[in-house]
Amino acid sequence: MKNSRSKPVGQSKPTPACFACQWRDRSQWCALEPEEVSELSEKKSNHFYTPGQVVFNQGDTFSGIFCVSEGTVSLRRTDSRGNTILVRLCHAGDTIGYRDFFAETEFSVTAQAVSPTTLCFFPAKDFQALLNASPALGMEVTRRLAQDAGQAEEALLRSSTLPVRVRMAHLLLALKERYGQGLDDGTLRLVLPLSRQDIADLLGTRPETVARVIHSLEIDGVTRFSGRNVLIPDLDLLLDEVDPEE
Amino acid sequence: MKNSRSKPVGQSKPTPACFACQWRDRSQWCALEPEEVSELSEKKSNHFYTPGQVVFNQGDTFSGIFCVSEGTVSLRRTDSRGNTILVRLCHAGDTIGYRDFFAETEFSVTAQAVSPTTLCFFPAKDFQALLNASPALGMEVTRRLAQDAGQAEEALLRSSTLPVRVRMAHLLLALKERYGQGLDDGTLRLVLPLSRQDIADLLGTRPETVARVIHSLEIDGVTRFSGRNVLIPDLDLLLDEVDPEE
DNA sequence: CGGGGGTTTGAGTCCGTTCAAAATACGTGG
DNA sequence: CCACGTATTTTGAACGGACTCAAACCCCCG
Repeated sequence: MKNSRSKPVGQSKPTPACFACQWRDRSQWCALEPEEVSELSEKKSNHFYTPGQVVFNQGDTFSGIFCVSEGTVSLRRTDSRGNTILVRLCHAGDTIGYRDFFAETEFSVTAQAVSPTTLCFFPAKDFQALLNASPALGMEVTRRLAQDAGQAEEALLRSSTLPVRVRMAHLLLALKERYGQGLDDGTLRLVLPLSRQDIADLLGTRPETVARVIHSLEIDGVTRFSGRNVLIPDLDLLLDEVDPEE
Repeated sequence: MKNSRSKPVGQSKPTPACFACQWRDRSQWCALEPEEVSELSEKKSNHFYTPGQVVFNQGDTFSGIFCVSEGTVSLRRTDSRGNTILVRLCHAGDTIGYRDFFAETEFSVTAQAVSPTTLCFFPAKDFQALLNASPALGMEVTRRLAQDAGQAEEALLRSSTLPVRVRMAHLLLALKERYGQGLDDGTLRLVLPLSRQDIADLLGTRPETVARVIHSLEIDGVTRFSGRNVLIPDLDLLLDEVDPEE
């Protein structure tokens, strides 16, 4: 699994400038001054990945950080027994790898494109330089790190106390933010970027159980699945799954 | 549960100087220059807590960070349904609360003394000032934050894939670092700082299950429990629980 | 039209939970 | 120091959610 490429895999692409990136003000780069943004732009490279393609593997030596420019990337963690969980989904605007940068470890997860994806790669040493130059960036990154840690704890709490069905409801509510769209008649529609196996990994369960839970949600009229399309006729029903009215 | 005391509860104590603290070089404060350490010393206050006493509650407004000077503190997180997990145990040298400082939230956990405990309290604004003055401190804190986040993910992976017995073995191995002592005949002895209920919370299970798991470990000769005393005749047996030889 | 992957369904099992009761440890006041 | 009441821990029996293994199904693509 060791790998010390200094350049990412994935097909290279022409490089649009960072200042034109529509996601910049949502990312940690919002802390940068204009001239620092062009510094960023110069040092990064763009790369394209097809669904399923691996960006880097858990255990690879750390090379730099990645920004999602387009698409979705999954972060998976595997233990010595081969158990695996899907730690997180990263969407346009998210940055991958700064945790490992600071922890000074190899990559602690495997990153894999879920949909056709474009990433910006920023080498570790250039990131370090930028960090030295901009305390504001450091602060911003630290803030995000702190939030991530908090979210990881929440996930732990959920997964160790809530049944799969409720966790599924949580997941749908989270995905709705990114992949949902309201329909005319008030029903909500979302197109999942995930396979059932992915969902199972994310919920800490098996595909069979996911299928059964979906079935049970259908029976109760909370959702209507067909493949990766989900219809949610009444959002309140889904919210009740998460927080049953007392 | 709201609470906006600016001073911690817990009986005040005379204040030993930070430069004399034997834990300083293990903590993030190792990044500070001598004159900054005395700054630290001036601004902090000491407080004593009896077992079970709450240092702060989840949801209290953030007031500052705490260093464990002596004893053990548990960090618990509770969800809206009243489920609770023990997120972490903090020992002498550990710092509590910097995650919430950066995430700019209220306290995200409840901190409670597990044994008789002395804490140093450092108000948020003074920490901020110190942080502004010392980039090295910022870097060090960020590093620890990144490591914490990684550990939270590992915990998640373990708790969602490994059976309680293996998680128990993990816990014992972790506690041995702090609470273990080798005996003449090579057996290892540890005195747990935890009740069965605490262990259950930490493993994400129930006290009854903990009792049964302990029983099963006894039967297999891996451990010998009597109350909070544990004897481990052969460490290898415990290691095999975690990583069964292939 | 015939694979082949992912998905669903089914049946049986196991681990951990729940509820309840018994046993043990613990602290307090006599 | 002992007796008592309370809290914690252990044990037991029954239940249940999720897992495993296996087969059927479906859909997409060649």
